[in-house]
Parts: sequence; structure tokens; C-alpha cells
Amino acid sequence: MSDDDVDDRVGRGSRNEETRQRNLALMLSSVHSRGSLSRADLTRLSGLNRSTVGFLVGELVELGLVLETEPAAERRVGRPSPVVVPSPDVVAIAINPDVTGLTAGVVGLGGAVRLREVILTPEIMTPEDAVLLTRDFVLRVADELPDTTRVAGIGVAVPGLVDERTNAIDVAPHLGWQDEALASMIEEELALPTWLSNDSTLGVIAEAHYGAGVGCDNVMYLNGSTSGLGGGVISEGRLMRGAHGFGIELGHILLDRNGALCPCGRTGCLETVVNVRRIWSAAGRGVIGLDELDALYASAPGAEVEAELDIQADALAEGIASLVCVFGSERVILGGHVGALLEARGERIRAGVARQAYGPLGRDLTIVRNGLRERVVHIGAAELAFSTLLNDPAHAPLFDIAGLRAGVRR
Amino acid sequence: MSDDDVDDRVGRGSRNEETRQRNLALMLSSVHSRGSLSRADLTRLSGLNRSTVGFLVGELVELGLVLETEPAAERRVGRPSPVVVPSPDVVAIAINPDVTGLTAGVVGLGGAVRLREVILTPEIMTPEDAVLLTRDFVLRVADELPDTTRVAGIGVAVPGLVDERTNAIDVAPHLGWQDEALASMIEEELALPTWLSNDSTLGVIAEAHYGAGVGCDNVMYLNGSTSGLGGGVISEGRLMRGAHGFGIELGHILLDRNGALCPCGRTGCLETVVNVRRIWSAAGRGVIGLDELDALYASAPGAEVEAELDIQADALAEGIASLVCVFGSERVILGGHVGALLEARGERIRAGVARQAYGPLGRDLTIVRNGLRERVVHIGAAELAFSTLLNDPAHAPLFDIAGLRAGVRR
DNA sequence: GCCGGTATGCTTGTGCCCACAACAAAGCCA
DNA sequence: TGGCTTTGTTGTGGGCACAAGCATACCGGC
Repeated sequence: MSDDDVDDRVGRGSRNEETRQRNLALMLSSVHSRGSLSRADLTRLSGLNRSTVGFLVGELVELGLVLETEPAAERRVGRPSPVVVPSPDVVAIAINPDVTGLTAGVVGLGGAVRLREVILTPEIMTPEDAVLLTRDFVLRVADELPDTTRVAGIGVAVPGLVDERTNAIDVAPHLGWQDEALASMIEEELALPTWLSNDSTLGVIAEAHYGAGVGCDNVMYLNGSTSGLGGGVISEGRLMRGAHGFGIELGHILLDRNGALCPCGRTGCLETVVNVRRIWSAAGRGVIGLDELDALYASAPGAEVEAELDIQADALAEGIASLVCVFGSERVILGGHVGALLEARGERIRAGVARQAYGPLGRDLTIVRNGLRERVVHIGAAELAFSTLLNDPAHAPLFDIAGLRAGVRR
Repeated sequence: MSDDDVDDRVGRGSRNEETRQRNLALMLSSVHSRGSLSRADLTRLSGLNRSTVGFLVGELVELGLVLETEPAAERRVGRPSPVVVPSPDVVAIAINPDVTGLTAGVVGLGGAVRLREVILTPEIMTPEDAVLLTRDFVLRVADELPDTTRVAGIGVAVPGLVDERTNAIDVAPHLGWQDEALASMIEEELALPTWLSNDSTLGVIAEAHYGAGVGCDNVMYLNGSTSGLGGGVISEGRLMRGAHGFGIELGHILLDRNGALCPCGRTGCLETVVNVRRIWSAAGRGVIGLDELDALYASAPGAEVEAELDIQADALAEGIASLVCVFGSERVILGGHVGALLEARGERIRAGVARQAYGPLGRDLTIVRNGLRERVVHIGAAELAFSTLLNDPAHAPLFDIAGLRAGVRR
């Protein structure tokens, strides 16, 4: 066997150091996703020894990642256990450029959205615009947040295809972007590590952690936006990424090979039928926001809209049945306009899926609307920025907000 | 937080013992999948220390799982490194009941098929028949194999839906089986641990390890059999199982919502069009085996068959494009009659997929015929039986073949 | 045929990490 | 106030991988 044949595909060996890292990561992740846990809870959850947990929590406190607070006043026998909570000083920046503007947010460890701003743009922004808007937001935020704040990084939710290997945008059709190395552009401007991912992929991460997918290991998330129908899948607790780091494109699953032409160049994609623009035109109006859409459906929207809702509900049911058949999901979460559609045509969709799903695969399927609503993208994007920290709490870099103010090229 | 809320979903902590187990598993898996490796290779592959690897290999030798042989006669400077090979004494039994009969095999650690028997049944067998045929095969084999042989267990490839959580068959339509606890039936008869899985799922495991998927982390396998179109997916090196342990059903992805009725009760599933029975009837003949099918395609099969091939090639291309779009696979492996179809209509299928695949997801896609041909099911089934051993070499039970002869209820 | 160079195996000592046990602390309850 | 229960703390021990140094085996040049 030549040396060239030896690659590391087989996987690397484990060391003692990794054990520590994994356990430390487990502690921080647990606190992160559950918000607050007593040390005794952590002991039970991890199966580790009390003494080990004590030491690990101590290390996290020393790293400034968690705080130990007074035991909760519970009526319980035995010595009360101090409660471990995420440090409020650790945050991530979440950015989401889209057609109408850029929404930006600050999310704390633990998933609480601290700040949220919507910056409207008169016309569709360029990547350079996005970088500048991000810089301005971060500078504004840096002045507002206390000096003790430390930033894990920036997570950007992109409405388009992202190559996660190169951390660049392959194509974002509705923004008209192509081959944009947005992450390095932001990093250069702000000296903060930046990660990109598809907005729907981030959606499923957020919903699985904090939303309608909590406690479920096999989640499919479908998100209907102006841009189209996106989605993400978590299978056995693990995010599906696909080979190229592009994530996956659920909206372009085939519904009808003889169907309408899709902007993607193929015919009969699911999103040619399940499409909010068709609702808009049935309603005889222009752009309708999500809240308005809910209001419209809740009122009497007229025969044309009702008919269109039926059409889309049926198509969505067939699409979901087809997808469940290949993913074996147990919970389907619908966000954006398909979430609104579920609200309006829940019975029809659920019955359609039950009728169409392949054998036992549809047996225990639940279909729900997403739980985080408009916060979903920010929480997902923040999760992206937190993931390095959560995987290796002792070594992941954190950036002082004071240094940030100084470091930015004004 | 109440105790009830504390489940182990967050994951368990790690101990030193697990580190050892993982490293031992890494050594054995490497030797298993590559056939033979020098100790120096193992050192490079694992990144572990020489002394650690030496100790680990020593432990595997002591467990009787590998052998250390003379260094390969290579013209190389430095001290030659002993070559580690899987022990020929460690085997698994692979069983595959199907409509025409039961094929059984003995597969050695390392993936070599030692023995293979096809036992034809005059009529479709019952689960009880399958158990008896399996018992007879194991007893015959036990007499032939040396006394030093040790068996890891029995893997059964089932043409149907298997619930891997309960290790029982949910439904195997073509065998007419339903809710059969085949694994425990065999275990009771033979006192050997038995695992069941879907035949196509096992196909992708085998092809990814030893066949056309070697060196690729994102593989999709489609297998066309008399029963229909099955498949399996490996994403980022991990088998997709789905929520219910049923695996996934690629043949029932939607092709055309206005299409023909599928036996599964839905309309327009891919396998209503991509279906070998349609070829048979176009050829005006009854059952055509795979070899005959290849021969038929290679000759001039007549206009009707040619037309049918075109139809199926186009439908297959659309199906693959749709599936690639949701899985982001980089290699598609076709087995059974769709493998033969690829041989006959390769250009058409590849062009169709390239045209239909969503954006960059189809960019570096390769479509190949399966490499293991008829051995694929056995290798996959054996892999199922080996997996416990490969995950924890020090603790997985192995069964003496002598004890087996005695223990079986004759 | 000898000797340096190189790659690998083997042995031993060290550090790291977790489990365990014993003890201390903090609350409940009678 | 004292027993009970639960939890934190501390010290000890065992398991594991690593580093360093030495031994071994082969190549190639002289």
C-alpha cells in the first residue's frame, strides 16, 4: 500500500483530550439548549460522576461561558444544587439579507434573541451593501452592549445555495448574487469569524433545537418564502448536508413531470404549484406579508383564493408524502406561507398526507406549524456561529466587544 | 425541572473506556474494510501513536479477530511492518429469502464471500420455511467449516419493510408476509443473534464499503428487482434510516401526480414506470433474469423493447434528478434491472439527469452500475451481523461453530 | 562485508481524565 | 434538635494515550 492511498477517510483515533473536550461540549450544549440546568441535572443527563461534572462546570465558569446561580427555590429534600445558566455576555450576530432588506440580530448563548432590527433597502442590495449594513449594525450594537460582552462570530442566513466548504454563496437567485465570497468580505471588514448557510437549513436547526421540533430526532422543515420553497432535514439527530455542502433543495422535488416550467429550468417542481405568488394573484393583490396572509386566510378571502388554497394544500400533501417516503421523518414543520397554509387547510393537508404516505412511513407522522415564527432565521444563524464554541468550549475564540469597536475599519 | 424531564436525548458523557473501545473499533473496521493493512498503515490512518497501535493490534490478535502476518516483500527502506489481516475464522451468515427461493452465504470478516447457496422453493415460502432452510444451511455449513470458526451472527436481507427497532418484518408484499418476528424465530431455532434489514438498505451498505461506492461519502443506491424499486442512501458516510427504523423507500418518490396507480395505493410513484415487468411484457415474455436481461439489451431486442427502454430511461433520469435534489448525493449506483438499464441507456440517463438536476447539485454527479452484482445482498447482510463486532470488538459475542452444532434443536 | 540511514517495533515513565469513596454541607421533616 | 436525603468536595486509584529512548530490520554505498 502506498502512502498516497492513506487518507484520513477512515477516521482519526481518539485521545484522552478529546474525551474532555466532548464532555465539556456536552455540558455547554446541554445548558445552551435547555436554558438552565442544575448541576445535579447535568450529572443525571450526562451519566458522568458528580465530581467530574463539578470540575467541568467549574471550567466553563472560568471560561466565562456559564454562570452558577443560587439553587432554585424548590420544595425538595436534600442539598439544593446550584443552577447553571448560559453567560449573558456571550452572544452571536445573526444576519439575513433578503429582497426587501436586511434583518440583523444579536442572539445570546441559550438562544434568546436580544436585539432585532429590520433595515429596509429601497432596492435589492448588493453583497457590498450587505457588508456595509452588517458593519453598521455591529457598530451600533457594540455601543449599546456592555463592555463585558464577547462575540462568538457572525452567522449569515442566505436565501440561496451556499457552498459550506468554501463558505461562499454559489447563487442567490432572488438577490441576483452569484459566486460571492460574502463570509470573507465580512471577515475582512469586521475581523469576526463568519459562517454562511442556507436560510431553510438554518430554519430546521433552529426549530429542532428551540421550536416545534424539540424532542424529535427526525424532523423535516419546509419553509415557504417569496423566493420559493426551501427546506431542511434532520435525520436521527443529524443535519442532512449533502455532498457538496450545498444543503438540499426540497422545493424542487418532482410533483408532476408534465407540470409547469419552474424558474430552475425543470418542469413540475413542487414549488411551481405551492407558491405564494399564486395566492397573491388569486387575491388580486401585490406582495402580502405573512401576518396579512394569516389575516386574509382567517377572514373570507373569496372563492378564487379558497380554490387556490385547496390546490396548493393538495399539492403540498403529495409533496410531503413523497418526501416523507424518502426521509422517513416523524415530524414535518411548516414555516412561512406554507405554515399559514397549514393553518388554513390543516385537515385537508393532514388527510392528504395520510392517504398518500407510503405504508407505515406515514403512521405516526405529525405535521405542525413552525414555533419560532420570524425569529427562526436568526436563531438558526446564531447557532451556526455558536457551533464552534459548542464543539470545543475551551479553545474556540471569543471576541471582546471593545476590541471590536477599535478593530473595525471605519 | 422535574426528574421526568431528564432523558438521555442530550447524549451521554464519555469515559476513557469508550476511547479505548472506539480506537479498537477503528482498528478492526479499517482492517475489515481494506482487507489488509500494515501496522504502520494503521498508525498513519488513525493518527495514533505507534505504541498505542501496537497495543490495540495485540489486543485484537488476542481476541482472535485479526492475524499478524509476515511483512509484505516490498522494496522499501526501514524496518518492515507486519501486515494485519482479518482472521479467516470469523464469519457471518447471510440469508436472503425471496420469491423464487432462499439464497444463503457465509461471509468472512473482510467481506469475502466464502460460500453461497441458492435454495429454490417450488412455491413462495412461509417465514417458517425460511427458518427451516436457514437452519439446514447453517448445519451443513457447520460440518464443512473448520472447528476454529466463530460466527458473529446472522444477517437477513428482507425484500420488504423491516422495523429495525423491533427486529421484525412489518410487511414483505411479494412474499405475502406481514408482522413476522423472523429474527426471534431464527434466534430461537439456532441460538445465534439475528438481525433483519431491508435488502436495498443492505445493498447501499455493501456497495459503499466494497463496491462502486468506495471512497465516496454520499452515495445513493437504487435497486430494481422483480418486487419493485428499492434504494438506500448514505449521506456524509452515515446510513439514512429514517425515524421508524424502516429505512426509506426511494421507489415511491413521486414522478407524476397524474400517473398510473401504484400497488402501494398512491398514484404516479417512480416504480410504476421504472419497472421490469413492463420490459417483460414489451418483450412478450415471462420472467427474465438479470443475465438474460443484459443479453436481451445487448442484442437487438426489437422496437417495442427499445421504446420501453427509452421511456424508462427518461423516467429514471427524472427520478434520480429529483432524489439528488433532496439528498445531494455525489454518486448514484444502480443495481438490478436499473443497472441493466444503465448499461443499455447510459448516455440517455446521464444526459437526462444533467438536464434535470437542480443547479450545482448535479454538477459532479456520477452514475454507475453496482459493482458487486449478485453478491451485494450477502455482503450487506453480513455487514449487519458484523456491525456489533465492529463497534465493540472486545465485548461482542462470537459463537463457536462446534457449540452451534450441539446447540441447534434438530 | 561493514556501516550509516531510515522506518518501525518495543518498553518504560508521565500526564490526563474519569470513577469511586469518604466526608462535608444544606435543606426537609418529625 | 436530630435523623434523613441529596448534593458538593476532596483525595485516591485505574485506565488510556503519548513521548522518549532503545532495539530491530532492511536498504544502499563503499
